[in-house]
Amino acid sequence: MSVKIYNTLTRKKEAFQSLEAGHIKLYVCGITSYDYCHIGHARSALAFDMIVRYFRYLDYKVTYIRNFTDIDDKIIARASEQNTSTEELANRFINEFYMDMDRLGVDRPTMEPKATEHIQEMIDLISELIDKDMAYAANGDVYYRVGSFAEYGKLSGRKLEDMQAGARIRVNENKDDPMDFVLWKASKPGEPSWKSPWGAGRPGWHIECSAMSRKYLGDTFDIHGGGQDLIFPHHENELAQSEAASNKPYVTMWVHHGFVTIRDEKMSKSLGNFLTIRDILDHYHPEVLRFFIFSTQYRNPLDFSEAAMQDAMAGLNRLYECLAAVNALGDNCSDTVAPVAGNKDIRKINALEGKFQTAMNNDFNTAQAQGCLFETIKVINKIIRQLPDCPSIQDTKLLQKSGETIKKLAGIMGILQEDATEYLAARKAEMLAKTDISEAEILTYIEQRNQARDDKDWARSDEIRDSLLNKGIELKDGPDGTGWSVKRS
RNA sequence: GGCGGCGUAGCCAAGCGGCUAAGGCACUGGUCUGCAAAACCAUGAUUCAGCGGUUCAAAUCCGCUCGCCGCCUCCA
Repeated sequence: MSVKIYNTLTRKKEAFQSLEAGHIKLYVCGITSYDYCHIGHARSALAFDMIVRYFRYLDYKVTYIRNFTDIDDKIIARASEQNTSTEELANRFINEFYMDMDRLGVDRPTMEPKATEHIQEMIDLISELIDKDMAYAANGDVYYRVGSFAEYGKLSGRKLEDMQAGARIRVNENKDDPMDFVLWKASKPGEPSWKSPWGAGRPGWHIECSAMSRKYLGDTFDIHGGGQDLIFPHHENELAQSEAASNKPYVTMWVHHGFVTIRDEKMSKSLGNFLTIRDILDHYHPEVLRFFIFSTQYRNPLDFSEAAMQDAMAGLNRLYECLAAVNALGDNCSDTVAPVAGNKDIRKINALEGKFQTAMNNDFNTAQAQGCLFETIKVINKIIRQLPDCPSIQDTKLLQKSGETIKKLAGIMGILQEDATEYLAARKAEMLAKTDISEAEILTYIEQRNQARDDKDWARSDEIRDSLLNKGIELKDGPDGTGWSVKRS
């Protein structure tokens, strides 16, 4: 069964087939590095991290290229504000980006080319376009002649006439046509610049991706990804440049993920309503953010809120609780006791991997895939509950094996990768740190309460329990004594 | 104005023409408990924004209406 992917170019889900058998070539637009990254950037990195991991799980070789835009107007402006060079600024935020990515556990792409290290490739590509009369130089700038590419607009579904009618584009007397876009910009005094046949300048934004993808992946490659906001003009222009130069299809599948919103508005730097990755990771475990991001399919908008993060944490905890219970099974099992798991249970547990794949094959439907995980842990929990003190060897083997499968599959989304017991203990400690009470104090209260319970002084016992609850601590009386947890706020 | 997307239980979210409309969070009931909590089990949409249409059959396809969002300028 093949993977179906929604292709922005055709606006349909299509069965994916790699150009080269068993090898996928993927290019994703990375960040412009002039500031800290926000949750939207995290979603992008995570979405493609998941896609790459899933393809690798399916035994594909994946060549994954993600660029850094390290020269552009914003970088120049920001560097000048901060009295530093564009190079220093860009590299600083590339390092910050790596710190965020490492905390999120995002796998590194195969290569991460920087725009400034591929100026020659861009100049070459621009020269080819000029030779074909698809581009023209004017006063040190070079522009792409949009009108000469008959299919211009095919990715974003726009017609040239419509765009011109509603154009909000500044009039630029260097351009033959207002829709033409810049390939090379003459530099102003003091700005970083590179030598070119058209004078000192720097590349336009769109040309970098065309040049770098061609260098590392060839004229035609399998998948090009990015955020939905890049469809127009960035990807439309890239496509126009590349296809005009090569006369070949640029990309088979265009994959665009949805935005992270906050109160249903797009999170963006220009709106100023963004939360940085590190803001979130200071409050939540990276896997909570991953669980949250994968709780909806990558193309849908995802609304960020504290409540949603709390929900995600609760859901992830439930999965970890199950794995912790499986870990706790131990090896003292018997081969004489009848197993608890029935055929139906075994069938359900064994169906997990197939169902998970079906979900993922459907345009990487991680929401559905998470559902498969929960369905399975429901069966596991049921079995564990029925287990005798000395469970049968069949049951323990079944549970341990399914625990391994769950971890393997969840790993595609980058969740459930920690030791379950340690994860839960760490979350508990974090939650405790937010209360005004220490574990020692709690244990003292529990002891006092146990004394009261032994004396059947229920009033005193309940009083202690209520006072702890007021401090956010919930008690749980179990067969092995009294445990405690921090109440969800 | 042009283009695109979305509207499914209290909230989040699958479902892409036909099996009882996944799953999570919350709620409620049960098991457990001195009573609770936690955990586990169970329960919840005769219905998928509204109205029409196509079809033997529609949440799923088509049309219209209403509402929300995004792109058309840098943006993941």
